[in-house]
Amino acid sequence: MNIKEVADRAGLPAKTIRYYEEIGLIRPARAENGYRAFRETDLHKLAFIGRARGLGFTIEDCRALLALYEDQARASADVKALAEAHLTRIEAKLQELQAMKRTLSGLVAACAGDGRPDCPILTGLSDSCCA
Amino acid sequence: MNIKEVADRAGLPAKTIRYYEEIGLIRPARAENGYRAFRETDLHKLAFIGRARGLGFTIEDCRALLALYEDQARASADVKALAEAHLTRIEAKLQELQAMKRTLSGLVAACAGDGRPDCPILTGLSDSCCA
DNA sequence: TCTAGGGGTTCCAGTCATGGGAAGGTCAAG
DNA sequence: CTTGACCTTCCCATGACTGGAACCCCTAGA
Repeated sequence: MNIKEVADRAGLPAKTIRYYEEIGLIRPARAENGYRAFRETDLHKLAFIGRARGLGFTIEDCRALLALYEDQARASADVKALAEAHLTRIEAKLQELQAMKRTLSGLVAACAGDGRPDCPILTGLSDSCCA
Repeated sequence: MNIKEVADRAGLPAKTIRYYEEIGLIRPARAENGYRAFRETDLHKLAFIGRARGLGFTIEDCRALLALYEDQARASADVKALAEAHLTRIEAKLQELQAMKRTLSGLVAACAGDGRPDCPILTGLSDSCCA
């Protein structure tokens, strides 16, 4: 398989796949003409990485998850720990975004949004009101 | 005021303040010794930017907001439009994170997290289950 | 046989909003 | 006079790509 086919089937840009090789996430073989020669296992790994990235795992998380995936003697506790740590990060980010949303929608609701210059959004940003 | 005092009072790292000057968000005067000489208005602007950043506005948003803030003839509609666009981005990000959280907590809940290798998290990432 | 096109390859630079650290100038206190 | 806390500029690194240039390879059609 050439890179384009893998890209289409894994749902990742070819550029991203080259990058993943560069940082050692995958090691596709090479054909005689220098083209990358992907096997099914490479495709499988890339799809795995793609899904992990889709769940917000970092590249380093993906590296660790792949290593666990390939380690037949893994303990599921190790995987779970990784996932729970990530879940905690997601929840923190959610809290942060929800706080932003609350503050910002309060300001937006207070703003007339007409042709006049008076604007609670700007005064809100100007005074120290937003924790 | 030197940069350290402004940094402390605005709640921003000195490095960040230098960067804001570099990209033209602020233009502090200079003392004879080459030190930046901040005025109250600079501090005020920096605090404004800091709060806007805290609400997740990009630097370019901040530039636009500052321009509106300083434009006495602005229309509050322009400010509101900026804020609403940002609110939409926040909501999209919230949706995305919530979807991640749902999928991931489902996987985590299904995982025993013991010493055995069987792990629904890994099989979940391996099969195409996670939209 | 030539040529066009659609692959592929490497390498370099840019993104966003900083952060880290080096090398050196300035200033107030002891 | 020295110490230590400031200040300055400059360059490099982050994460996870993305874009583009310059070049090679392969197949199909005129």
